[in-house]
Amino acid sequence: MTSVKSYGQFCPVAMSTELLCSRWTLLIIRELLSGSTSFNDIRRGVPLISRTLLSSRLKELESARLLRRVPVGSSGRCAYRLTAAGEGLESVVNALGEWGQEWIEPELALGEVNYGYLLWNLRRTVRRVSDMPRRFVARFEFTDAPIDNRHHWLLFDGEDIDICHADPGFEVNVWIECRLRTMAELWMGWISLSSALEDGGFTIDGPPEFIKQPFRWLGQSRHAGTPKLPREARVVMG
Amino acid sequence: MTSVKSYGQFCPVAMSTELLCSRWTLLIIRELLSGSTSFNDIRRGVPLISRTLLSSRLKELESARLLRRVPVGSSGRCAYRLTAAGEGLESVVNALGEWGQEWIEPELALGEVNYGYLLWNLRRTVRRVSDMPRRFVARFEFTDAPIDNRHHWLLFDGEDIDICHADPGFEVNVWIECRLRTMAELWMGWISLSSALEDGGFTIDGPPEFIKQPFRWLGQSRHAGTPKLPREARVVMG
DNA sequence: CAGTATCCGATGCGATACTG
DNA sequence: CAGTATCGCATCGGATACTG
Repeated sequence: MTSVKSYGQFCPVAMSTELLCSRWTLLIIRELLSGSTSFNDIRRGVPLISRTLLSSRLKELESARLLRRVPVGSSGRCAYRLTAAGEGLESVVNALGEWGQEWIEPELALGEVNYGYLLWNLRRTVRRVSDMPRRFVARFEFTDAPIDNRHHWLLFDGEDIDICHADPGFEVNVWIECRLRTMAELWMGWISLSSALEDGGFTIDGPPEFIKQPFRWLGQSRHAGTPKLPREARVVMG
Repeated sequence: MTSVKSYGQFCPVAMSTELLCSRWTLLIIRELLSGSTSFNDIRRGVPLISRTLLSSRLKELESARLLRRVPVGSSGRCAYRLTAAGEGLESVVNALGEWGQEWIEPELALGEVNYGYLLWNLRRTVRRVSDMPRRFVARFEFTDAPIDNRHHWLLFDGEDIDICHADPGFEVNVWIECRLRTMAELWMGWISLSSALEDGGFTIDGPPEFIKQPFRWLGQSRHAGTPKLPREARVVMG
């Protein structure tokens, strides 16, 4: 908790926020809800948290009984799994996500998109589609990423789907080139594909069955279907 | 915010928590959602916040456009009213409340019930019922409250309903005597009236039409209908 | 890889005093 | 009543180094 002193209220909203509303806590729970179980997978979804703090938050959540540590293998590895109470937080996380999608002006967040975090999100929604060859490679060029991290590859190989930060060496099926923020805006449903193509600096090349409706295999955020409300009504951050 | 650095994520959950999950913020919003508009009414619902911090939180919420300050009268008074975006947070506050009601072990919070806060909550749900005389007085004796604050009166007088901390002098219709935590547990729906009467040290006296089903005029928390889950599955605070 | 220990600077926040 | 200004310290959390 932010402070050692409690809110002193028996109201369930007060008790819930006292447990949940410390920095990073709900993002860690979001990661666990979306299926991550290892320390480093959680970090991929919450890249700016320090290891020290993640470790401490996980301990807090364990002692509150929101998650339990399950030993895996014999090497001290363990998996973090939500308890039933933790799973119950899906409604809270969904409500926060829906509200944010509708009301928050995202301009600030779009100014500093982290490529690792963007790709980790893409990885979560990409899916094999029926007319895809056994091996399928999409190559991303993020024109505004740090010079050594502009190119990334999404590799479908049989059952496996991997994000590669170095050229896997296979023939490329689809080329995508855009700014980090444009890819984020598309994935979040904040701009349409047609507007990105027209004036968003977004280019996509490859066979028509994969570039006409790229979201078919790329997927989108679970909130992409919820439209943002008009700019003048939005909440601003910072 | 707890820290000056942002989460660096375009995820709506991350943006929402960044705006909302600082200490007290969601409780202030809960108060505004439940109808308080003045500085001191908000404080009655959030009694442990300092004036300094409440003032600063209100400014943050205003600059984020979650609320606006509306001048009232000519004396510099103003009312705090949620914007449409702020009203939209009802779903978030409800989700937090429902989850807390189901999953949190409230024992810790029941150890330190604040009488002012308890009565402020009661005041919000009491209602005149049809067979009530024009003037109706209920007297509360909280056996474990600080010695000078044991007795309180709930006064229905025509259209007005007031909580009095000093004897208003009228004839009393209903007498209630119990511990602060018992009143809180009843109002929250955590114990039943019959168990409170049997072994909760709760006594109520007066005409049968007002003491058989006291919640008819006392009301209960909006979450009282949601049952708590079994103790062994609950989340613990502190 | 999967964390833990320690240090220390930043800041959040309560207390107190003051104002219109 | 309805706040604001200032001060000081507790604690939060990031950086760094270390361990099995």
